[in-house]
Amino acid sequence: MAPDDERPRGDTRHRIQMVAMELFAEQGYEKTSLREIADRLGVTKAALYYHFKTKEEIVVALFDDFFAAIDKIITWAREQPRTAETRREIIHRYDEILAMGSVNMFKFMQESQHSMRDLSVGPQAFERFRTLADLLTGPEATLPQRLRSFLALVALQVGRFAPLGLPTDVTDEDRRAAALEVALDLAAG
Amino acid sequence: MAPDDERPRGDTRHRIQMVAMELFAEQGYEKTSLREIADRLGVTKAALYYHFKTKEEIVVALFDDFFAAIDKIITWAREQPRTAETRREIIHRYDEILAMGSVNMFKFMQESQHSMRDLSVGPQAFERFRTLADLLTGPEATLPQRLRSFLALVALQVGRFAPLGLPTDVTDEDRRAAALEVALDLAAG
Amino acid sequence: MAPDDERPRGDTRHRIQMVAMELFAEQGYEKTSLREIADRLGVTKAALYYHFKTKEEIVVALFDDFFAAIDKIITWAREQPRTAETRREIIHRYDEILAMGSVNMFKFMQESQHSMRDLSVGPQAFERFRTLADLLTGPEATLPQRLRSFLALVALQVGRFAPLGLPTDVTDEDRRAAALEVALDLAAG
Amino acid sequence: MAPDDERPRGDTRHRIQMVAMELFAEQGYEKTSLREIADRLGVTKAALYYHFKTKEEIVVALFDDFFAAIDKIITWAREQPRTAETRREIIHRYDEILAMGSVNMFKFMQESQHSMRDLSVGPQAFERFRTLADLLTGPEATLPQRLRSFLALVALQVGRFAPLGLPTDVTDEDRRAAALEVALDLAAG
DNA sequence: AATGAATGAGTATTCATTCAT
DNA sequence: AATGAATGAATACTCATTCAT
Repeated sequence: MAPDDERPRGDTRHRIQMVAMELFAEQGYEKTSLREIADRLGVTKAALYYHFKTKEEIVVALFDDFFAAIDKIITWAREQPRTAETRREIIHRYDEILAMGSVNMFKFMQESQHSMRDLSVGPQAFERFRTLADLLTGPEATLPQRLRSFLALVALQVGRFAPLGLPTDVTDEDRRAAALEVALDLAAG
Repeated sequence: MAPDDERPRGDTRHRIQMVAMELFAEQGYEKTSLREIADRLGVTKAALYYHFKTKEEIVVALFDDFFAAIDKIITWAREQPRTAETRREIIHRYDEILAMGSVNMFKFMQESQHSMRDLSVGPQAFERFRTLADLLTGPEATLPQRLRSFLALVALQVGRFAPLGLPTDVTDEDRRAAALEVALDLAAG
Repeated sequence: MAPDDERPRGDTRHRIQMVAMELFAEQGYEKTSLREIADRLGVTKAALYYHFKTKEEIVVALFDDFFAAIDKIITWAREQPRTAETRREIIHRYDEILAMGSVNMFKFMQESQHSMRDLSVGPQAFERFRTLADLLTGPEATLPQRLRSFLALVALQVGRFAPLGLPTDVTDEDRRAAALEVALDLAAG
Repeated sequence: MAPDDERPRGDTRHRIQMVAMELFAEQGYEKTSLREIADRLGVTKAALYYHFKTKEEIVVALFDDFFAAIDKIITWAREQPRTAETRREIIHRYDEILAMGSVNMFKFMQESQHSMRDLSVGPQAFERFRTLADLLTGPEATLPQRLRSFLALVALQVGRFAPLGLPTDVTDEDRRAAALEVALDLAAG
């Protein structure tokens, strides 16, 4: 009755997705239990099952949004001439997706690679990466060229969440800029 | 009675490590249960506990060998002049480790990144990567240069086990050669 | 369908506590497994975990009720003058707690003394005993007097469940009466 | 070869008993594993099995010595007249057993009461207590008198290892003296 | 007199999922 | 739109015990 107490109506489904994405990125898919998601939201596990048939379905929903963003780049890129300028623009747009909320998606994908393999969305995600890398080179490109394109995408991700082997005594902004520079260079070739 | 049936005596500990490494690489650390390891070896779970105090200790033992190999490169590199030639040699030696049995270690590390974070060996492994990447550049290198060195190492790994976003219609040997070429190029800079 | 077959709804939590108390008293805390409790109740182990987070929490819940009863005596005794009459009344009230369902609690505490030490409620329980014994004497009492008070409480417990070294050829009622008599005498001094 | 390194010959069996008694008293029978005993001795578990057929047999051996001491009191007491003087002497001799190494036996018996029940020596131990308490009263004693005798023995034990509900701000010697005083008094009646 | 290697049965605990309400 | 109660299968780990050497 008290409007104070009311949760914003109808967006529980969305809130589940947000919390799940955070936790999957933080701790990995396997290690994040539905109880944890439910607890952080202040609902019961059963509530999650009202909105999603399985744990995997939460991931699927998450990827639906993410794929939409990637597919927009792909569709656009397919209509462009295969110029250096186009390549640069692909890199920039990809970097923008990373800049938006999607960092967690990349983190999730990178750190839960193994779970991805068993998830129905796994192959679709990998397929998108391949397509993007192809668009950065063209079909008759040499293998090293294609590898460079792929590494360009990796560079951007790596620049966003300072993982494993990167220096840590550096600001986020610097790291991002460096990543962009290297990525553009790799995709130029 | 038949000597065929006899298990080679005394190497159970070693066989556990081998099987564990295979399974960790195949399915990830979390998803590989001790039951699975035991079953594949034809022993009971309790036998594993005779040889290793915990699941984590199996991993630690695995990394002990692996670290030794990496450290050999590091020690050697520290005594060399920081020339382009040295950098090329580092890349080659790193590639050789990959060529030997260690592919599975890299696969394990890359695909179970999240588990690594909770394992005692995690930080030590990351530290080695950082050190190696540093040796490929030198301390006064710019950030992009350092990122390139890091990507050189990534390239080699990626070339070994055709993951996610790489073309699959290509022989292992070709992919390896391409990886080496790109890595050498990235480390040259 | 037959209402006979229906388990009384909603009191599973309480039934778990009852069965657990029985078994803890019968066989000790360590030796009673959750499987046993679950089996005797006709539910699965996981059901216990729905109601209690850990095995220890079952014990804690058990002691909550028990402590409440003891604390009632303590609170009351603190408001009374330190007369022989008060002491007698304390003994009687303590004996009444034993008469009610709590015999099993005492049995549990006495026979699983070692487990108690590792349980979070252990110290709280011992503290209550000390407090009660103190109330039976007063702070300036001599050490022997305090020991007598403590033995008075022990006598009551011992009278209830004919342990170790007490004659067995005697009715429960007789043993209880004797225990009360000795306790009153010990607390008189 | 180096005599420094040699363990005292032939007394391993005895050393096992000592270590076991310590640990049983400290942590209880169930909670003390054979691994722990072996570790503390610097031998393997299998070595224990060379000297004792089962875990229980270690306990049995422990009680053999202990029973001998108690039985000596019993035999002596049976030949004495049932006077107050004899009763006092029984208490004193019992207290002496406690003073010697046997404190741990009592601790073990008191804190692992439940395990005792399942051990073959359990009933024999309880029987001895009963006999001793009887000798402190005589067969035609009233029930309260017998209970007092029993509590006399309890008092002595309680005085030795300050358990549960006894004040802790007191020296061991004081507590022992008080226990003896109370015990003598209880056995006098 | 003792070890090294192994087992079988057990323990507490966790998880994704179900379903009547 | 959600809860309360429960399940079945799994997991890492421990323990007393055995036996060939």
